[in-house]
Amino acid sequence: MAQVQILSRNQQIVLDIIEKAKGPLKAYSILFNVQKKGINAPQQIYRALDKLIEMGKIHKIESKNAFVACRSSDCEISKATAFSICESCEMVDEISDTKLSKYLSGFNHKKGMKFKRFNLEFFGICKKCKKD
Amino acid sequence: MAQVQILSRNQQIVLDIIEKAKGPLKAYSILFNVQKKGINAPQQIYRALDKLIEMGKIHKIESKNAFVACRSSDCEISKATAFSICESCEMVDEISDTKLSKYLSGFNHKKGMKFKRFNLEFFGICKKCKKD
DNA sequence: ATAACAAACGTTATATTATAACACAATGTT
DNA sequence: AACATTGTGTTATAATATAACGTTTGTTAT
Ligand SMILES: [Zn+2]
Ligand SMILES: [Zn+2]
Ligand SMILES: [Zn+2]
Ligand SMILES: [Zn+2]
Repeated sequence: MAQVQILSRNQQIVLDIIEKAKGPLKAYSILFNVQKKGINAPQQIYRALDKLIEMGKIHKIESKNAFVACRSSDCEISKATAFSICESCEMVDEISDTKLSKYLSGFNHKKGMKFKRFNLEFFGICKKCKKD
Repeated sequence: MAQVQILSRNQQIVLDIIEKAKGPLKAYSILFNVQKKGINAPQQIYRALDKLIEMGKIHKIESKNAFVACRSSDCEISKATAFSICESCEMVDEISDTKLSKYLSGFNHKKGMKFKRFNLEFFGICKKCKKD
């Protein structure tokens, strides 16, 4: 039974912006977008981002220092994330593939290290950009 | 027949430092380490890093904004990289697993995007840290 | 060898991303 | 009430990365 997460004011504001966005958003671009709502400082953004990531509501695209809303219900609270990234238009798509996720979650390092979490980023040119 | 890459002076200096290091190095820590050799500006470091990455001599650990030397001869010039990262001691180990690499290189997005490159980062606690 | 080009260099300045530190308010627990 | 926990607002600063400019060095072609 999934507990409904109650978000704080700032967390909700930041999440709303990220969910409405078509692509990944950078922290400072979020900041500029919420200054009309009384949020003035980077700290306020980064604090909200940190919590939203913990909750699995958003993910950080490490190669871009940008943030996207989680669209897949089964990504196990950010323990197993995979993205497809277009190097031309910057589009990011969360990959929700049970086989891939299981394969990687079960992968064990030869040197005996047990993994708790992984992040996978694929790069290429998306269909839309190929046409151009 | 693998062409022997000739590195420029700055590229060689930066690569030497990264190869000697036990773990991932940050750009500015490299900079501080080479100031005695007459390199004074971040640009000089970042330019060398960019070229070394292109050549596949080093890799960037995106989640840490840090750089490691490539230890695996078959990582296809940074087209297919995988790392194991200890969240306690920050150790990074390049994963060289043919099956994993083949599996991911052959992975195709449902939405028809063809991938050219991927980067995978696993996180956990390494053997050494578990003992403590 | 010399002209033309490309790659690397050095330098200054600036942009971008992220955290430290402190005081206060709201909320929940014992 | 006392206490811990979480969130807030604010100022300042740290850490990461790039822009722009002119010079130097190395390579290639004639
Ligand atoms: Zn997700
Ligand atoms: Zn695209
Ligand atoms: Zn490698
Ligand atoms: Zn460790």
